[in-house]
Amino acid sequence: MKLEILDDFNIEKFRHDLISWFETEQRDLPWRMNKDPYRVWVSEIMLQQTRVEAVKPYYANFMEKFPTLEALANAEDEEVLKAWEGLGYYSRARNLHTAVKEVKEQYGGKVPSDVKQIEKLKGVGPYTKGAILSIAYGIPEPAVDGNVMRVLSRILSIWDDIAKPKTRKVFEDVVRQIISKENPSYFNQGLMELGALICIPKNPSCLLCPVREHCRAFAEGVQKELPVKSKAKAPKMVPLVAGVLRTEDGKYVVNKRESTGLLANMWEFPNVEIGEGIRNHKQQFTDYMKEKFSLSVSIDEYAMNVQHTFTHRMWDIFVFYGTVTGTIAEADRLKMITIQEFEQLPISKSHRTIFEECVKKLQP
DNA sequence: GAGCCGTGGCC
DNA sequence: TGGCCAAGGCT
Repeated sequence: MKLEILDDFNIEKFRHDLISWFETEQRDLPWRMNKDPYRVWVSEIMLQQTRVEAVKPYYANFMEKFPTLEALANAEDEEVLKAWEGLGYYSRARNLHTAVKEVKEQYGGKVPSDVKQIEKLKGVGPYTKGAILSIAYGIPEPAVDGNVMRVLSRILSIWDDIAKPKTRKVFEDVVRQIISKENPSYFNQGLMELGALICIPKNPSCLLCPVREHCRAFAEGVQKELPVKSKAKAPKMVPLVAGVLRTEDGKYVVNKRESTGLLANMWEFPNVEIGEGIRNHKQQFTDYMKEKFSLSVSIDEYAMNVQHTFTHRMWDIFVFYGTVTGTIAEADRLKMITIQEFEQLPISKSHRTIFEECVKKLQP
């Protein structure tokens, strides 16, 4: 079932040109030190939707703390989340931890090289599956990410909208036809490296491109029109009111978020979404603390406003200083702790901002 | 399929 | 400055 789109495409020479270029020009990255499947796995999870430069320090720290699959499997959840703090998409950390424990128990600690087994692991989707299999085990599976779709859409002049999920299958079909069976690792990595260094989203460096002679978009001068990618929806504004609450003995009230959803299991200052049409933020906050935690809160003063934009949501947080007088009922997710203890917990970016401002102000 | 899920850097 | 972008996966 040869694809029509590959008519007149010199597959053999394309493979050769791509792999030769990758052999000489690839970056020296920490996760390319060897082909240890565990190290490859961790790097692929961290690199999801995340830049190489952002990953580097986290990867080094993570490998120091959890050098082996066994070490990660034996770690505490909160320790793993703390190592992920600031990297974003925190379900990646939870899923990786879950999957590693499963590999330890089900597969004797060896990352499976079987397609059916590896794709069942939490957090391992079509891309990561192909990346691990090809890079760690030399198995010719497609690893189609954003880079690969951009590069191949230009080279083969494919005008499908890459923002649509089903478009990935189009590219997987293409890769199955053209991937090198001799060196699938360098073929897949070569496509991604090309996308990162040469065939970049804006103003691609076509004159430096090792596979320029194969590129249909370059031949027709339309490389800047590809790939086609429809725009994402604008983030929705979500106003919140939060309290930095001190106890009589100088501790602070902190809350652990729910175990699923946004910033799952991360710690923050207690806060509540401001209801539609409600004007008295302070009142709503004290009511919330009373109803949900049976805590009597008195607000001292307005502290600051913090904005934070996620992919699909924008927080607008009104922060107040206050004090609590009651005692906390036995609730896992609410604690009174010192500044030093809070520092040790996984905290999201926006609440770390609040935290650091408050330390400046309250602990001179 | 569409919506949800973070953060930092670039121009 | 703000929109866009980055080695996706889950529900």
